[in-house]
Amino acid sequence: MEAENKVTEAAESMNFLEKIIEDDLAAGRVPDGVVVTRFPPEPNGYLHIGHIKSICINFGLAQKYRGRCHLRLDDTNPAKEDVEYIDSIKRDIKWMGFDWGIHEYYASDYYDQLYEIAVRLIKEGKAYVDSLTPEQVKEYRGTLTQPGKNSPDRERPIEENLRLFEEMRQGKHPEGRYLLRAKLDMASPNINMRDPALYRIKFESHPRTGNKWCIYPMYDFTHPISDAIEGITHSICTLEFEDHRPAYDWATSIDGIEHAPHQYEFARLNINYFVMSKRKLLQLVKLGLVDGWDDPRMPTISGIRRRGYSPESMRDFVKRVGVAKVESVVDFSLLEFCVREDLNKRARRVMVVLDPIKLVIDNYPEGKTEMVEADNNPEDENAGKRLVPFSRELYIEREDFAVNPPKGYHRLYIGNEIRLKHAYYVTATSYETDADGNVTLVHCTYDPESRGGASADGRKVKGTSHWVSVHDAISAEIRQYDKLFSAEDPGAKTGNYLDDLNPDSLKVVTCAKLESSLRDARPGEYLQFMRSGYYMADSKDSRPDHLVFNRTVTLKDSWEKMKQKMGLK
RNA sequence: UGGGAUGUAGUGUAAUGGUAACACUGCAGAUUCUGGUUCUGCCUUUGGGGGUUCGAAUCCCUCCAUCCCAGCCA
Repeated sequence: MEAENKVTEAAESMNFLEKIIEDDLAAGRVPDGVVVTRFPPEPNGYLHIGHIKSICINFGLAQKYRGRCHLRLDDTNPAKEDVEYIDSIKRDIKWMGFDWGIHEYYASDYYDQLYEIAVRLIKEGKAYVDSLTPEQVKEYRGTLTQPGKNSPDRERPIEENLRLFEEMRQGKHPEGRYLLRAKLDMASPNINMRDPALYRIKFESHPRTGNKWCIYPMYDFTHPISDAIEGITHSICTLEFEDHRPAYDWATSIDGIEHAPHQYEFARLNINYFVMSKRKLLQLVKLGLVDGWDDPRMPTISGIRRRGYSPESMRDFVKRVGVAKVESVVDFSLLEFCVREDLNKRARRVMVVLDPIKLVIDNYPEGKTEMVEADNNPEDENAGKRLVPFSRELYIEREDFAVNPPKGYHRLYIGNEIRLKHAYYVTATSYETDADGNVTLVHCTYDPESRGGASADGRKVKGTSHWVSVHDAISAEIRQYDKLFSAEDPGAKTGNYLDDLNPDSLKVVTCAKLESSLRDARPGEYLQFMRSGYYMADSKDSRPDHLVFNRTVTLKDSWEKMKQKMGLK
């Protein structure tokens, strides 16, 4: 009940985009009252957590106002784009739980219309074919502080422009020879308005249009017109496009374009200890520093999925981050909080001993195995129970026994009684060590009256350990991931983000002992290894005969601090 | 040094002229068959300076800081 109230309260607080939409709706500025947004990725790479924010905003807004959100692949640069990316983008959006229905569009769908509009602009004297070289174009553009100057071709006769543009389309001119430009204002303080390029020549085969075109429209021309064609009401993008808004408004006000959508900008998502730029992510992959785009340490959606983050937790994260225009850096701990909060409710609890030592119960019958009942999830009464084999010889966590227990240590030590989770109370009696003095085995006795983990006389113990029966244990490879970078802002100090790579971002545990129910673990199932963290079987490498688990996130760990206080570390 | 934007606890986000708040983090404590969860409490905030006003995070002026823009990328 209380949780519901909180949600309601949070929903009452609107972000600036919601305010704009509600104002527009109230003022009747939205045709038929149907809000139409779009998510427009360029298919030139894998989607990452930054895109998750955009996906949630665009699809979320459409959902909230009962409108629709289009998926539009912004495929106007065939040199950089690939179908491989289109497939991954669609898969990732679906995984996030959003659906564009029939509204799957491509900027390339509009090439014919775009071409016609360009021709019309030429006819109206509003666009011209420029023969300046790329270097000259740059030179003529001026600088941030100095105005540009007009190209000598700016006053080229309309007929000649028409002929040249047609020849460009027919492939009669090499790349870079000509450029179709809008005739705006070379002296504009906004560089984007200094006669922006509309079309460039590119002899590049397109994934969808093949070799039909050898001229391709530029973003500033394509995007606003695509929005207009699709009837987008609110075109939402990131802050760096603010300077392009005048160009956007120019394009949507071209004669003959009926519908004039508006562009709004929000701050992109930044998270400390992460790099988000496609260039850097690509470099990490190419240098082999990670195991591909879907490495569980990568901030890509495919990496996040493989690591075991849930889409629900990602949506919650975006909601908590909020939407604003301030450039900000969200704390990684918020992400982890959201993941833990969601997984706590749904992850099946299992017992896994990561760093085992043997525990022998001297007064427990040899050769006997009994099944103890264990909750699958104490947070979910519908999760049911399972039976776990218990016997005389068990594995427990090395950390759960101390020869010289410091004050505050309430795990196993000689003379101390603890509970074996779901099973019995045991009291340590002696231990054995190897030549180096490392504990190899602990002897204990158990209280047969404490079956199920509670004693008949009601006495309490302070510690509870998880365990795995030696005879029934299975093995697996466990990959414990940590931050990929050890600096909040990778590269801030040295200028090279690779200098801040965390050398310990992956630790592989091979000696772990797992309860036998994990034999059937499959990718997609959320697991909690009790007292350790959340884990998921690896979708790439885990096989029935060689199980591999990825650590999604550790449990919140106050034990680490405790250890420091006690001088154990 | 042109243009565009943005400054609210450590972090993120609310409050649009009327008692500055929520979440995360951190720190205490309680509960607990996970040193998890849950619960309670605490810490810390309007970039600076002026002005308008009974009253300013909010309006005005000014200064400062930060981010974005000079692709035939998106």
